[in-house]
Amino acid sequence: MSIRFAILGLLHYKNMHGYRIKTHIERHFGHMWSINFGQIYPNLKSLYEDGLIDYNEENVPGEKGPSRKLYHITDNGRKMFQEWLNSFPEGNMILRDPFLMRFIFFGFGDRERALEIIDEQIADYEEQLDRRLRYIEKRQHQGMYVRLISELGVEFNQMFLDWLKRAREELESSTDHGHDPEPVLSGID
Amino acid sequence: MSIRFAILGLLHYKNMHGYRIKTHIERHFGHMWSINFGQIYPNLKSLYEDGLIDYNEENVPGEKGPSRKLYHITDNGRKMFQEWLNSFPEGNMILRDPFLMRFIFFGFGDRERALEIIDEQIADYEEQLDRRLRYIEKRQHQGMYVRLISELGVEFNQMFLDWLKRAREELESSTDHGHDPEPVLSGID
DNA sequence: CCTCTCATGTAAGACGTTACATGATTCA
DNA sequence: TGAATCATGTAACGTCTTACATGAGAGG
Repeated sequence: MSIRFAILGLLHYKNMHGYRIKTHIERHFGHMWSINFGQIYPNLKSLYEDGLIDYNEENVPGEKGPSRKLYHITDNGRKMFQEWLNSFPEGNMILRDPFLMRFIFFGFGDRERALEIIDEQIADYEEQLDRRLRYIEKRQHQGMYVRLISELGVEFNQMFLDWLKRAREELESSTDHGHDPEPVLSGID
Repeated sequence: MSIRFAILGLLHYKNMHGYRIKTHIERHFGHMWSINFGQIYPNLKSLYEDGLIDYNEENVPGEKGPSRKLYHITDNGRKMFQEWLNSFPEGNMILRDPFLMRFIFFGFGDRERALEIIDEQIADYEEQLDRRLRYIEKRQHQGMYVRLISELGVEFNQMFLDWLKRAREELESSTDHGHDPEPVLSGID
């Protein structure tokens, strides 16, 4: 549902066609968000059918590529968008991560292998942090809200990296040198 | 897919039936994770069909309630689980939040309303932080991994709260006292 | 008797991802 | 000519959520 509103929001900045919406999101939020055509085109279609957006089929002669639909938001679309924007968020934050899912159970696995996997995570998030810092530097002239979102991305990244490194140290210096299953929650219920 | 492995992992701690798996997750990870019956029972069924878990239909006379299937993990299940645990995480972290989705577009909305919504978030996350801190205090005797996960939850919470409060301050002291659409990304592409 | 908790399950639908199909233009 | 990019779309699949159906036993 909220991709619909993301599209309506982006159309406040400027008129766009589907392909542009994707590249725009990749360029400005790609460091923390992704979207695919499989979501964009069906949503554009239904937004159009609901009268929230409209388009002019245009095939600019100078432009390369096939015909494209340049969408713009309608008055009804703006109204809907405002209602959504003013409503209290309808759900909770979702955070899921295949690494953390494994991490919970590392006590049942091989300690050396766990260290390897953690090291790979550390490398990945260090690279990502670089990307995010470079992004912030490159685009200084953004509005407050988008800038704050980027900063949140950086702070999250730093927090998670610190945690990963601490977890790694604790694991390395733990007395548990065997590979015995650790009955982490036994006796609790 | 990874709920299957979560179930296999939990069955390392002790034998459980479907209902227990849910209450167990709620008790130990409910502050950061949720699962529903619509996922548990079909997955138990398919894990059973794949020979990764097995069960004894038991209806303990003293126990209240209907018959239940006490599942336990099989040797094949352990093998599969080890393979998964040793494999590199097959995807990236997913973080999505209906609040942040709105936040990006607050420049197009009403500033006072934005402050209200941020205040509600702050209250929510302060409450959640309390819950998480209480949880950590109450359960000291956990294994390293589950404890570290709980600590990550707390640190995430604190980081996000700090960010929310900073965002609120910036917004309050911003010179933008009108409600004009802020052309945050205009001129970029 | 009624409600709550325990317990198992199915069905419908929303949502998301991946892959595929098509075709034009640009550039090497 | 062949690959890359631009551009629109559909189909299949997998996952997740919500709602529903069923029923036993405990306690007020």
